[in-house]
Amino acid sequence: MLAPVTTPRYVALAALVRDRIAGEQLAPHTLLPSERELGDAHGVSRMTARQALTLLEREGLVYRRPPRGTFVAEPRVRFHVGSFSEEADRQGRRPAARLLWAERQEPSPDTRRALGLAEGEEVHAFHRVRSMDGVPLALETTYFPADLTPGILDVGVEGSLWAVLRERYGVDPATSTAVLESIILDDVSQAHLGAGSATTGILLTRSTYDTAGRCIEHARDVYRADRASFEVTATVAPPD
Amino acid sequence: MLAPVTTPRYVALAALVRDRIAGEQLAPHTLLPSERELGDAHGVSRMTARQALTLLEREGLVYRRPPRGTFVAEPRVRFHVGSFSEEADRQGRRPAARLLWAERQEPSPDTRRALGLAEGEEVHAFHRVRSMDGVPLALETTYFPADLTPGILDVGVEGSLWAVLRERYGVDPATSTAVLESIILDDVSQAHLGAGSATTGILLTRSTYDTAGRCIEHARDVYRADRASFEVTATVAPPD
DNA sequence: TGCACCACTTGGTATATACCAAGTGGACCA
DNA sequence: TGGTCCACTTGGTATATACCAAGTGGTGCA
Repeated sequence: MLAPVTTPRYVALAALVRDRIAGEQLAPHTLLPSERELGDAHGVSRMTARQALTLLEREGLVYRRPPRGTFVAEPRVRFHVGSFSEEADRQGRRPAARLLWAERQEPSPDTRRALGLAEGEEVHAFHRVRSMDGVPLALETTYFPADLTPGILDVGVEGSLWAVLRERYGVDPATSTAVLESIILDDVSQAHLGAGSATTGILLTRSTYDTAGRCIEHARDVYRADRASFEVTATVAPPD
Repeated sequence: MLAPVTTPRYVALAALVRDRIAGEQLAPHTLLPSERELGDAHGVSRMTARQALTLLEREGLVYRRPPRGTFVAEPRVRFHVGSFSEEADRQGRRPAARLLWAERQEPSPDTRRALGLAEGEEVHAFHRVRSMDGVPLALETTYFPADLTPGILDVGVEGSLWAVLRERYGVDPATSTAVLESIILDDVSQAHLGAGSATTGILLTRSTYDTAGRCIEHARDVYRADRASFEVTATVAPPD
């Protein structure tokens, strides 16, 4: 199920293994228990244990080397471009958001252009620290057209803003375009993300459109470069 | 298996469904047969049919909406992570390649897995510096299955290898998956790219597939982070 | 001592089965 | 006619089982 009432066992087991890797500081390339051992140890079948490891593999947290076993991967969280919360859900991880500020403001020219707003139209802006499983991963600045989102500044901002868009405003994100580039984190960003000095970041400038092609969100997300990676699947343009 | 002698049934079934979607021009959001029907129709168990659909789901070709069924996804709109040459062309810039080496070699386990090769099968590898308008931008290591590309080591490598694939070997790149991450350039890479010390790079690990879903190319491209950015367009999964 | 070989373990594939939660659509009742 | 409700179908989860290919490591032979 998409929204199971009870946590599936394989998700729970994956969380357990994930915590163990983080908690015991298992070094990259450490050999993990085999699927059979893991299943026996936690009272689930091998296929369920396998599903848990597959989840972690898709997150990039472990890798498999048949017939040797499953190993701890170099740390990095993998993202598809889109919603932070929904990406976390897909990976069975706990997304969280800490609000730094939220306000109605005059958009910058860039933001106004991205959202296709006219002169004088305002935006609702959110600035949040996003984390997964308690680890700060990204600094997110999100802009919505104010006309489209009356009252959004008063709603809870712990979770997915896309969910709010859908449920409260009937707006459906359909496509997203993003530009990824590498940057050097400034002091403030370093502090918020708990990163050391001279750490690089990945800047993801994102525009999201609804089914009618209207731009409904513009965002500037800064990820810790050492913790995030981005996966892209695309159709190749046919040759001319 | 890592390098199956026989194609797994779920891969074959996925290819069949993939071709059907492309061949019959199934419109986005068309309902596909249920997992049970698909399995029965092709003489495999539901779990195997499910595995095939999961493969297609990960490719972004289909999406699931329980309990309604599995549907054809929206096609990806644009592609900006792929062929260096073709991207340069699109931007009206002069792409160039300087060959560092090209050889037939035993693939690494990673490369073998990515290309789906059996033990003992070899690859043709190219290592090139790519530049645009005379500015070095990327270090590219590209692997092709040797069986698929006889004699490719002797062709000119100043331009697009994809063009060679199409014209000489009749192989058509259809989809591409890539993972982008941030790395620190080593000394050799810095030298080749004309970058200063402690410069960061963007590592793009890319697999390209033909229309049959066969992996025809695997590449590790290292871009100067200060010179490159990547544009991504993605279809958002419809809401639950 | 050195090497060939084989048993064992691993993840990968495949099947059969079972139950669950949740939309869908039609039957049925008011 | 209009609305309620339930059977059916769907994908999601979970188990048990079986066989395969391929590294690993130890045994045992030359």
